Amino acid sequence: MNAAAIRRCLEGSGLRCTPQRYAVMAFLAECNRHPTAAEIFDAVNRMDPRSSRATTYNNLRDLVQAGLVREVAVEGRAARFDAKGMRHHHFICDRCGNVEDVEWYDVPRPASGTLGKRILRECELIFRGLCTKCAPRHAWR
Amino acid sequence: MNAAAIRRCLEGSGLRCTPQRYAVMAFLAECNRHPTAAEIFDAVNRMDPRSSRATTYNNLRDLVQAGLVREVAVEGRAARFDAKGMRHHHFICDRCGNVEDVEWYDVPRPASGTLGKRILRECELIFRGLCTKCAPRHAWR
DNA sequence: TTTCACATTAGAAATATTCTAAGGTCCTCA
DNA sequence: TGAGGACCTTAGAATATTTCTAATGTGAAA
Ligand SMILES: [Mn+2]
Ligand SMILES: [Mn+2]
Ligand SMILES: [Zn+2]
Ligand SMILES: [Zn+2]
Repeated sequence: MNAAAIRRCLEGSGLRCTPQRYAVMAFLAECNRHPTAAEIFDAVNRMDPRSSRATTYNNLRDLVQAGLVREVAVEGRAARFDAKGMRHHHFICDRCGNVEDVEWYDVPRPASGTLGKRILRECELIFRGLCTKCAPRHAWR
Repeated sequence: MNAAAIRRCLEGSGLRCTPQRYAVMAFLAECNRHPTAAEIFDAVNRMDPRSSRATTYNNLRDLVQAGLVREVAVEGRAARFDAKGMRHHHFICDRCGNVEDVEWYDVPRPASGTLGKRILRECELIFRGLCTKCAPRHAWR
């Protein structure tokens, strides 16, 4: 995603393209991992202009609300973020907490009626187990 | 679940049935909501004997490790817990963060090969949207 | 009985996130 | 041009959640 595309997707969501907000979005768009807010804060501050912690969190909140960024909660660990590129599922490692992308496939929705008056926005599928790095260590013990 | 059953399931998992641990498990087993650690701590301390915060967290950790309790991470909110009774999925409200049970149905696993050397333990399906209480407020605005 | 792994405790510490209050930027409309 | 106002950023304080520490207790096995 190039600079113009990032600017477009921010403004298309009604968000001003400030240097700080741009930097968060640009970092997430090029980042293939799932960084925490602290990692994003650090990365952004290696560039100019710098951004405060509050602004980093504010911008992450705004980007998530706008649907441009996804937040992944991991039990007992800081939240992780990714720019919503292609649809995909997530694999979360029981041992190291790493979040990895898994190729997307369609998930069957619940039978009509089971959700009652609730309004369904999305079905999220999360795989859990041991990642490639942690699986071998498991075999030893 | 009666007292004997709780004792059995703790000891069957190699955990001593201490009064504090029993109280956490008993509370979760009878609780149909998804309480936070703080709520569990409060509930347990309304009974005797009392339990410290550290012990409540330690016991929750042990129960999760033993597979008797499930922890649900909710973005931006404290973790929630439930005793794993019947298999079920979860609905998490975007607005109030409430976690609700949804009748279980089978989830298709990823095609063999997509997970590589990873070891898959479970597939978790999470529904997101607005709960029954929050859906109407949404219509107003 | 002694022993030892397992548990508990109060409070401190660490971690993660949000809030506050002050000021900056940039668009709009006279 | 410039006053007004919506939106944004900032440093650091405050809050919320979870884990750690170090001392002490408990109970089953030897
Ligand atoms: Mn991802
Ligand atoms: Mn549940
Ligand atoms: Zn791992
Ligand atoms: Zn709700």
